[in-house]
Amino acid sequence: MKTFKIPEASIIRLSVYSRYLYQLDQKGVITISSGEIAEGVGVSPAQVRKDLAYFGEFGTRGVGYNVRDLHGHIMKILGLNHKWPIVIVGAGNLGSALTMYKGFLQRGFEIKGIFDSDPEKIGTEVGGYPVQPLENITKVVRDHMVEIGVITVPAPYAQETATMLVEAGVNAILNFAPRVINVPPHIEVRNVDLAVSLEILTFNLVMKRD
Amino acid sequence: MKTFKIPEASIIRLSVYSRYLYQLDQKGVITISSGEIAEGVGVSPAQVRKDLAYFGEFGTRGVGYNVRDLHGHIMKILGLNHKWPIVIVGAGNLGSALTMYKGFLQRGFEIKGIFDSDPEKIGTEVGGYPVQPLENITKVVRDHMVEIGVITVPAPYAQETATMLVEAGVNAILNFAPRVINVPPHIEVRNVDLAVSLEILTFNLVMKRD
DNA sequence: GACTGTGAAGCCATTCACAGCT
DNA sequence: AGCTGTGAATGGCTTCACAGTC
Repeated sequence: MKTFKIPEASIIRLSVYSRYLYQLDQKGVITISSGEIAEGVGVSPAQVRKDLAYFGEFGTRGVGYNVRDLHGHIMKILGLNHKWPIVIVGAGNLGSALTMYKGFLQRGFEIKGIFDSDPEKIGTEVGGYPVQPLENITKVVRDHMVEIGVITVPAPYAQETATMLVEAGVNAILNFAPRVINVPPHIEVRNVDLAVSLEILTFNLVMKRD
Repeated sequence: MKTFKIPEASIIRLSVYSRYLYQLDQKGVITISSGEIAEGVGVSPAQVRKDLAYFGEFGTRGVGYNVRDLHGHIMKILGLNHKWPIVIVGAGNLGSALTMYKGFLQRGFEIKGIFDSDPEKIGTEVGGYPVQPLENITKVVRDHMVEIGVITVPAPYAQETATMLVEAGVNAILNFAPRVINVPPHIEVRNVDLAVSLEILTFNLVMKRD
């Protein structure tokens, strides 16, 4: 396969395009141009074409793209043509919210277990899933071939949770704890810090005042 | 102040440095070098120095940086030397989780109101805050000089919510709805799509297989 | 005529390497 | 000697502009 280096920014945009295309498909739109996609998601037409060009030729010159086909192609590129089992560690507010969040299921992510260290929480239900003790992680990960673990524990426990997930056998981690975690190089990690996003806004607001 | 164009990536890193420095300060560390910061957060030493150089000279050649001072400087750069009142629109799972999330408060964000359109939810309490009807947004935003609004409504309502927030008078929006929103150019917007982060992971996992 | 696909150009961010302090 | 601060070089992403196709 063409394992050229693809900008991460392109992947983020592809994910955005896919949602927009799905929306259009639902509305019954059949064909769309790169310019219209660009307009709809706020990027340049050339950018849209370039992002797609990394993966093939999906359009027809003089015409544009078939909405449903292109959506299908992008979903396949993102690996979303099949389900992805995931586990969530940390049954606090954020972990619970993610467990109940419909958006994940819609995109093909299936929660196979939610875990917490707090004995008070274990056994309680979150979004229909029983909160399990950390000891169960390895078994659940193996039984359901889980490749992705989500960390929503408090920052001080982020590292040990990451280590635990790696030992259990996941290949990728989505870390919501505001702390850098160290994992072996073959493990994919993405950090989502909710406060960071707010801080970019405050920075921009402060900058503008001058 | 040198208002040259500063890469957004630098701002994200500054936010990360600030957390790391706070951690070090708590542990009693007095001085640190760019190399040690780099090591701690997973970037290059030159990157750390360059990021800081956009805003001034905070270190001492031959020595390094004073941990507490540098933390203070970065917090000021990010505009976090004072409190930021915010409002949250959408009292679903995510909105509730954010309202109860301690991380925001710790960084100086104070929730001045949470709003929802669902009559069933209005009046109920979320993290000690009563859920209010959308009609109250304008009053709350004006009374508390709120500049930042957070959108956690379902995707189809994202645009109207954004419009409402802008009319109420906010200058910045953090949008968690997986939909592109259109606002006047003077309004700062950041989109956080939780599924996008997972999809970058799945893309990378799929890529690796070949 | 319209729109895609793409090499080339332009632009921006990161890394390098060293001068400048302490 | 050690580490910062920074101009210069590098590398990578985005935009441009046009050839290719329907």
